[in-house]
Amino acid sequence: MPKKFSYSKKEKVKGRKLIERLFTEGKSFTIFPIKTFYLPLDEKMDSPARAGVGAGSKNFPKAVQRNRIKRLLREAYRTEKLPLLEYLYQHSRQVALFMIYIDKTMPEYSLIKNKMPFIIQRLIRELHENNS
RNA sequence: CUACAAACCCGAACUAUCGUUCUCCGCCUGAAGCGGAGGAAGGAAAGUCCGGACAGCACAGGGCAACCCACCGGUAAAGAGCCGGGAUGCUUUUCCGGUAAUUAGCCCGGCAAAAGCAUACAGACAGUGCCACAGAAAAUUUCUGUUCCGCCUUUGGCGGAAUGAGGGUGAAAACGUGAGGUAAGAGCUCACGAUGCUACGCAGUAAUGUAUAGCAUGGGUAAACCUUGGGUGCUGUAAUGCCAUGUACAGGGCCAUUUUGAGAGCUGCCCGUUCAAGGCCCGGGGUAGGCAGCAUGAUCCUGGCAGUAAUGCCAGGGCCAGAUAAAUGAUAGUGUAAAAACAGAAUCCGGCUUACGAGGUUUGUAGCUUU
RNA sequence: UGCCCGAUAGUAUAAUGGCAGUACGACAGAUUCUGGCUCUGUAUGUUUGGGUUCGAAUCCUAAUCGGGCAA
Repeated sequence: MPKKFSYSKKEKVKGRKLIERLFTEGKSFTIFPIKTFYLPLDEKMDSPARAGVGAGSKNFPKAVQRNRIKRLLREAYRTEKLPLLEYLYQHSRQVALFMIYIDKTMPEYSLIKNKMPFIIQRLIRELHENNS
């Protein structure tokens, strides 16, 4: 087992091909203000879950604002991802996911931190139903 | 002391826990992983407005076109940047002259001086065009008028000639003021000035300033065409080189095939020249990974020297982001008047422009207090 | 990241440097028992700042916003 709260290169969604597959073939759900795309994968990877974050440049034209949102999303995912990893290890599955901030105002960190457990639980539930 | 404006400087520190990226070292056959050490956004990283470096393609030669620049000298790799100087314009103050009933702070003028600000600042005496409305006239002019002559019956009217001063129009009106002169007038003449050209001196590297003489005086616009002088090959790091993977040498259309030659190169066009048997288009298919480019440079810091300055030279020391969905965050505390503003590298530099914060320094203006 | 275009009424689209039009729409009135059609009228404006010029939608320049291209 790697470190509990890490978020290194191995745990990020990498490559233009994988990202295009994720957005065209993957499924999605929304827990406001975050929309999540996910795609179960068959091939073996270094890490069972790979995640990416983003914010639209139409809502946030300044690069500083987009960087801020991406940092907050990464920080929340890093601290709250443990249940997802445990589920994936138990059932030996892999998944790629991408979270996009869709509101038009700058968020507080506490808001995103509170929403993140719900997103993880919803994702585990949907994966379980899809499997069975 | 307070407020405002301008210029320059600065762009918030530390500790703990968790976490990101790069480099080096160790464990390890190697990879992965773990541990340790170190580095990790800006003054504008922004806009992409100028200028380069670098790279690819092109490069016998001539002409045309297009685009850019424009007072002078310096600086620099270069520039529409910067520094210094000049000229012009505006404002303020002082001074001088004129006019007026007056010894004018007030009106008019000043190549008389100082300070401040601004200027895409070659040429309108090479040529062409344009200048609405108003006005007589917007560039070889004559509405009202003035004067003289002739005719008619006088107050006056008509015709001819001269004139460009006064009036009014306009953004702009035919060099300005005064005097002489004249029938009335006019640079028609003179005095003092203005502007331009030519000649010749002096000062200055030069722009330019200044003295003298002669000639001339019909406005504005070149960010209208243009003329003069100078300059510019095109494309941008998604450039470009290498490695790996993979496919379709399938199909359709047009033009040529040894001449009268389709077409290609000289990347804007023409001449000229070279090559020439295949060329162009539609449509379809494949790949879309890695390495280099890519972080030692017109570099940064300190000191000295040269120069009015921009800047340059010398010596010593330092290595200071390098990702590829894209790295600096979260929590708690110390501390502060305030965890503030504008804002995030993507090939790299020199400038310009725009955005912005709490202050600091200097200069100027205004107000208040004290002496 | 690099390069290149554009901006005129609510919409579409004109305008040699010289009074900013045209069509549709909007509003008001007339006509009609009411609405529509029709007729008459009105209000709307050059993205913003600075400059050249007597005068700028137009020329120059800086910004803002929008759009396009790129192995």
